[in-house]
Amino acid sequence: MDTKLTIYNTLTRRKEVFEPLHAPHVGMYVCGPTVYGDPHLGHARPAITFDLLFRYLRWLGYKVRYVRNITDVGHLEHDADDGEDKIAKKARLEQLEPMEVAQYYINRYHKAMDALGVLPPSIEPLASGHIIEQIKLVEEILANGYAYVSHGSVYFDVTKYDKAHHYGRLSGRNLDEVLNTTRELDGQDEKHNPADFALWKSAQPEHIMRWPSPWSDGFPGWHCECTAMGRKYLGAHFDIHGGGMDLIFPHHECEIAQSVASQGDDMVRYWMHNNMITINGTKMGKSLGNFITLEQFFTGSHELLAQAYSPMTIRFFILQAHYRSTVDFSNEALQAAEKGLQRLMDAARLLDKLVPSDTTTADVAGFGDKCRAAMDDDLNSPVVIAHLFDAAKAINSIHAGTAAITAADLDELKSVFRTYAFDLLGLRDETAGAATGDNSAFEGAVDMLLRLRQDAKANKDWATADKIRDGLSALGFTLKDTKDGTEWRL
RNA sequence: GGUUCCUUGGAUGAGUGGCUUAGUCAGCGGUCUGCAAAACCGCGCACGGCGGUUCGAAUCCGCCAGGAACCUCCA
Repeated sequence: MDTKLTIYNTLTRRKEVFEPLHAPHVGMYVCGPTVYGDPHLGHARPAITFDLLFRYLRWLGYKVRYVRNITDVGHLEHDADDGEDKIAKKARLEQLEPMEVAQYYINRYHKAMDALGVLPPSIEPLASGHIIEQIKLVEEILANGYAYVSHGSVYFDVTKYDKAHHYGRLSGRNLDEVLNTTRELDGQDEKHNPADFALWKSAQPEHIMRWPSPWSDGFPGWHCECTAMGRKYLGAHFDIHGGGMDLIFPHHECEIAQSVASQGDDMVRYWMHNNMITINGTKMGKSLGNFITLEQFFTGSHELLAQAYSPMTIRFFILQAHYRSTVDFSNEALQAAEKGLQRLMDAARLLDKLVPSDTTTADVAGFGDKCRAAMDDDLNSPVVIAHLFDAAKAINSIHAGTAAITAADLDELKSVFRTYAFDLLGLRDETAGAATGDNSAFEGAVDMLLRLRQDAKANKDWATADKIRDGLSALGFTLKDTKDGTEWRL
């Protein structure tokens, strides 16, 4: 199969064939969370989207360095210049060290990502650990004349930059529009122009997060960290920069400006952006107060949730939509995802029980190629999933005896199904996991109950048989009667 | 107001000129089963509106209506 991975580049607004700058190495940078609150459903989208890309690139044979940062300083509330640092505010309110706040939510984030089957990135740098690199970046921009110092702070001179380079080429804006639509904010006297953004902010002594710099004791502007850390770990030019669509402007636009102003050109070859998750048609966001945390999904403890949803249900729900489409949260959609995922996992479990025949009548031809083609088409995970369902149907038909498959075709089917479902989409069979480990006593007890039920059935004692089944169901067991006995899972 | 984008069946969600109007969930009929569940077989249901281009459009173009994101922190 000779297809090539194509990905949609926000910069050109079209799909482009992916060609690494330095094959077989691929450099990938994704904007990670600002750690001042619990991770919510919105955080799961980019994490899963770029986890899929990470897994696929590695599977294609690339040596991928995946950098996903943690923002623990410099991200301000309300507006880019006068708001309080989000983490510092939380620390002040709860009387904690800022790093204590950051660490707490980093741990929470990691726990949730792990549950979702999101692989850890190669490097997960903290903004606060790269102050020196960010100061150096600001110095370079100053030296090139694209920034100015004002009252101890340093601002990027957007007007000057725009004369030589187009400011707004990623978001499709031009500077006049930005100026006309920029809200007048208090305390902007320090800036020459409202569109200018902060590279370094001086801070008052009472500010708890501050570092020395050539200009003042203060902290770096929000946009600096990604430029500085991306360059440090991936080089002056790297392949992919990803993040949520809401970061296109101003964050990524400013990153491009910083990169061009410091080194003469953009570091990034392909810009990729995932779309938003909506709730009742509106973006789910922390600042909007309509978000549901991942833990609330896992436990079902939120008024909008009809039930708990497992991490894999969430992952599957997200992968069932293409990453550039919005996806609307609803209990109905999540319940559908839960059932669909169950169907796939049931089929995966059946794979080992299939008995090969002399001929193949099941429709499994080209399964691997179709999945590959879908992945190559800008990571079309919904289509991959549709192909997996086709395979599940074939597996069930073979199991039911209405179709047949040869040993060679079965091996191929197993291999492809597992590759895509588990290795690439990153799904996990959550029910199978519960039955492993040192649960032998527990399993033995369940099996004993089922033998009692089997005896009752043999004696046509339906009342006892159903009593056992209903009792186990109430405890969360699902029973499946087959020719060979009763299968169960929790 | 500007920028970018979206509008597909009961719910979701692919598809970008004809080839199959994917798939999942829900619904309906049947097989299997002590009854269920699961599975299998089968069925039904759609391309926001109006024009245009074309032999042919859900798919391209224009207008209209509705919606979203961004333009202030947000994945």
